Amino acid sequence: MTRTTPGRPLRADARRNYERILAAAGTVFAEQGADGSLEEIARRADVGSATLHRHFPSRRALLLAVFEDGIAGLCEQARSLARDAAPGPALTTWLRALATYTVTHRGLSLSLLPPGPGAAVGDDPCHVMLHDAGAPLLHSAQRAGAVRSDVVFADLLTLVTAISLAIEATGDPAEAERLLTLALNGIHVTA
Amino acid sequence: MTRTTPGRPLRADARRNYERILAAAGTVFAEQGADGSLEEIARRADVGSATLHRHFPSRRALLLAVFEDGIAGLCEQARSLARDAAPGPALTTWLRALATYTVTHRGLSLSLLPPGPGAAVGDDPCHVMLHDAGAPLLHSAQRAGAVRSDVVFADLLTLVTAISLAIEATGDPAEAERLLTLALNGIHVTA
DNA sequence: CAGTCAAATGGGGTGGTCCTCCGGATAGCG
DNA sequence: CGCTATCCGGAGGACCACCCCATTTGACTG
Repeated sequence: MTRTTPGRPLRADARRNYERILAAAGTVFAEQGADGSLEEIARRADVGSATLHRHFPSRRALLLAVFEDGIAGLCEQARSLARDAAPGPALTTWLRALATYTVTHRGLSLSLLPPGPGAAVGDDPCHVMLHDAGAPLLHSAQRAGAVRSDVVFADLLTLVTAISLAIEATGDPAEAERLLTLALNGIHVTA
Repeated sequence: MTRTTPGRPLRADARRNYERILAAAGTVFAEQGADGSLEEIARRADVGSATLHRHFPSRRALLLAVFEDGIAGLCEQARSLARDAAPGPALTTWLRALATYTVTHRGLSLSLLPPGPGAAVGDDPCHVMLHDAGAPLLHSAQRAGAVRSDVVFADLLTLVTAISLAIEATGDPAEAERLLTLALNGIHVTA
């Protein structure tokens, strides 16, 4: 794990700093949320702020790099659920896992939201990964008749993210469970 | 309308500045979202930044003041729906109106979220107003058997707010409609 | 083992933010 | 008209994101 990949061929010291920054960012984001101070991150990583900005041109880039491993794990879980579980439960189990992860990792929900107004769906790798892993779960649940056919994967991602975002602001994880249950209830076929 | 009420007895110049700030804040928040620059607001209101901070001790206070009128309107609408419409539709109609309003008023959704981790439910007047107006709609829908009995008003508020928050980030209002439909679908009795 | 050079660094500067202090202006009263 | 509590806003402190560029350093070559 933690095989976080920089852009490409990096000098040894550069790679060392890259990973220091990543580690520091992890703790700072956990402590202060997604808008923690970048300067503070650089300070804790014992690195000049210019170095941080060179490695991660935007706050978003840093956030994505920090959570890359976790996302990959969720994708793996999605694939194993697709193999081993019944279509309906597989989807809801995974969405719950996704929600749990985002709720317990401050700052992640913000970075899971689409980048900006004009951005296309597949713009950032993080979305693509989640989509590729999660969409099959949705589709087989729909084929099995467990989920409304007008639901799109992006809906689910945004819904889970939205709830996490709200919970992150209120600070009450128990509430996340209630809301997710309601929301998931809504995607099912009501026939 | 726009009878936005300051704390209480204010000197004429103070009231003038108060309203200038409110107006400027309205446009800046609309343009830049809830984290628009307070300094910029003061600048546009042609007022020293100290004056802004004296009238509105926190960003949140300013946001609430800006949207106070709109909230009041929504509350009024809730009461009239409670009188004139059938229990089930009254609730969903109102929630849709609430969503529409929050989605079209950047910055509002953030201020509708509970203030912080430790804050009690009735901490700020804005929540109290919405609760008092909206909760009756929920309760009669539940009494009529249209909505699950384990749903609480705070759930609905957070759900709508969460969706608006996410939409605000993505910038795609059409998506709000989809998500709200799913979420509202989830609150109904499926028995 | 040196010598070379592109790659990488980080101190310091710029321009922005939020927020507070306090000397000065003024509205509204008698 | 003059007095005073109220209100104002410039200046300044603490912080931040982001960039420039002189300096250092890793890695490759002879």
